[in-house]
Amino acid sequence: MTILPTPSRARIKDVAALAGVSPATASRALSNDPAVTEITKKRVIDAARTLRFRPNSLARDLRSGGVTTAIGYVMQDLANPWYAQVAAGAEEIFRKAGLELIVATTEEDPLREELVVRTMLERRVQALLLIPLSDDHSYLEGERQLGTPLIFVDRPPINLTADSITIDNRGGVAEGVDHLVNSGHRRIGLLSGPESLWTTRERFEGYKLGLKRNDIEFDPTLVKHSQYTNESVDELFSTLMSSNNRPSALISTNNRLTVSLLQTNSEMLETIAFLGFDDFELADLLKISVISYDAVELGRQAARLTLERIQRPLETPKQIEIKTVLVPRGSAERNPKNV
Amino acid sequence: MTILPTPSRARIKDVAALAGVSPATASRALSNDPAVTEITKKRVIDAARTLRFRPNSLARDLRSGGVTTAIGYVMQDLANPWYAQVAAGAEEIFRKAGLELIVATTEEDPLREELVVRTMLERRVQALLLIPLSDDHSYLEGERQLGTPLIFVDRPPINLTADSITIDNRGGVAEGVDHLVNSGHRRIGLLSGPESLWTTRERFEGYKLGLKRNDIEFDPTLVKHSQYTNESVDELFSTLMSSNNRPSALISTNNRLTVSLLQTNSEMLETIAFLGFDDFELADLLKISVISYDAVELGRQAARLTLERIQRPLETPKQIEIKTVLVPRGSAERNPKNV
DNA sequence: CTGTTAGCGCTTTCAA
DNA sequence: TTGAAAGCGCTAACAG
Repeated sequence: MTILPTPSRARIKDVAALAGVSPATASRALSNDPAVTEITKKRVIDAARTLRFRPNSLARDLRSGGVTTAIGYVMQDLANPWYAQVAAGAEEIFRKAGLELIVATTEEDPLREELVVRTMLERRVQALLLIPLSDDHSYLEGERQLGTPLIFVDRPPINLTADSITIDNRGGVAEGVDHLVNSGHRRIGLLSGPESLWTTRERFEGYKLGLKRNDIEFDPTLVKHSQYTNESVDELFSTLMSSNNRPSALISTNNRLTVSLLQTNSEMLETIAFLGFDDFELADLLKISVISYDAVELGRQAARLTLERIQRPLETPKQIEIKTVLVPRGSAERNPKNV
Repeated sequence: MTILPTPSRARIKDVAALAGVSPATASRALSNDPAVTEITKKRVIDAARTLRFRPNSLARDLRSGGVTTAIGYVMQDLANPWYAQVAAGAEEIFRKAGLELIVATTEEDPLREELVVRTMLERRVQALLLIPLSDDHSYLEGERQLGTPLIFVDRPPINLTADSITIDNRGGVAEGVDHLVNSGHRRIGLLSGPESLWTTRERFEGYKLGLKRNDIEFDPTLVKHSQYTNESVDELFSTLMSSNNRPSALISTNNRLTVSLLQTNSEMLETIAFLGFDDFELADLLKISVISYDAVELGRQAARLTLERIQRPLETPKQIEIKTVLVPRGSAERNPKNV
């Protein structure tokens, strides 16, 4: 009976020994250094294959300046298709640049953000993409000074100067109001997400802006803020629709609200003109008009901005704003009821 | 005019120097070693804060055995909600265990799989989750022998012994056939994904199994294989529906096909009984009956299996199979037309 | 073209 | 309770 040796990972000096060269030469051969003879190169590569050598990138990155090929991506929830699409777009660009994505979620908890970010920085990610949740990013000031590229996606940083890429929330909703007014609506309701979110507040501003430029007086009873549970959406919508002040058109400020509404109140939704912010799968089939932009493309652009900042760390941070597109599909093109 | 010093990252010896102790003591203090006085501990922690010290986990992990707290997760496409949900479930469990997720996509290219996996292994991930695409995993044999936990999700490994967690594809579809037969259907069509996919083949087997146990003869003209583009789905469906051999019921073997069908042929779809494999958002609203399972839960279970294997690396790999549930919502409960 | 030496930043003996 | 010294695996600087 033979005793099986516990298999263990080959190191570069094992490869070097088998090939009969020094570790330095082995290292050079494996990184395809032109200063190595083809013949020794082959010997080393064969030895590496025989020993199933896998270079240890921890050691490599530590030795060569401590910068890795990983990019940190911090967001709230991967199960939400929107976040996943942004991640997919970013991953696509980074992959082509030879960079990998480390993802972490904050689980909708602002306090977790700093924790998660810290872990990524300890891993020495080359850059950090952040869909921020916390309302104070001054904890990143030191990192900014060190030159780590910090890119804020969908929402801008607070108490920090950094690159950001956001949507034209105000313009999008204001345009939505215009669109509804063009169909004859004057009583336009707003079903809105939690006011703690920057995007929600911006979209609210866009709503008021739209009303104003169409000479419609702002009526607070037409605005409802939700906390994102199906129940609360249902309730808010019902209240809105049963009031004697019933709107003839409604804007919902994000796709989670829209989907919730569809799931709980799809029939009543057909009795008013409806416009949603954010596109979603099957919205076309359901003929839901939306204020739209491409989430995957947002991710790609965020990644491109990141690559740019990696190349030129000292340049002034950029603020990119993406325009929205109004996609009419029927739901927002209904005329007001004769009431 | 003062010259600003180029800011640079503090190392543990800087912290030690400021606190007036040795690097070893600083290290111990920061890892909360009970053998360090409270007073020196405080001095070190203060110094670390002052210098904004962030430990370098590359160095740490290298020194302490070369194992990181990262888990590799390789899949095809994050923009596909299904993959994202599985990732979300896995991330949730890993996060709670203090592990991070490194994600990479193979972009539907089997050859990229090995490349991407290699990168992760060089990063010394603690375990590897794989939604495999390639048809040969023998390249992982060496890694298996080294004891790296390898977990295959949704599809089993080929030419390799490893843990896997899959769906009961055969049972699910066979049960679907039973369900349709119970409503009186005998001519049941199958719209299927590419046969190169293991899940597609299994679901096809389940279809044949279902027919057989209901004494229905298999008719190959009722089966169409798609390559996943909207056009091909449209065409295949039209061919099927216009033949003089038109089925009275149809099963689609995955949610991408189902969504495609809905987008291109939703009206005609209402003229037959329809059952889809995989659930999807708004399927309830659209009253689409499905053979379902929880993708997020699949991810969670995969992660739990991973944690188990990390703890007991030498145990025999497990094969977990998740049962499906048939969710009737209307579309599959239509009776056959009188033709 | 190749080898020797040193050291990335950290933790872990071992000794005091 | 703390410090000195060694070394994780790799690569870069410097010789030769």
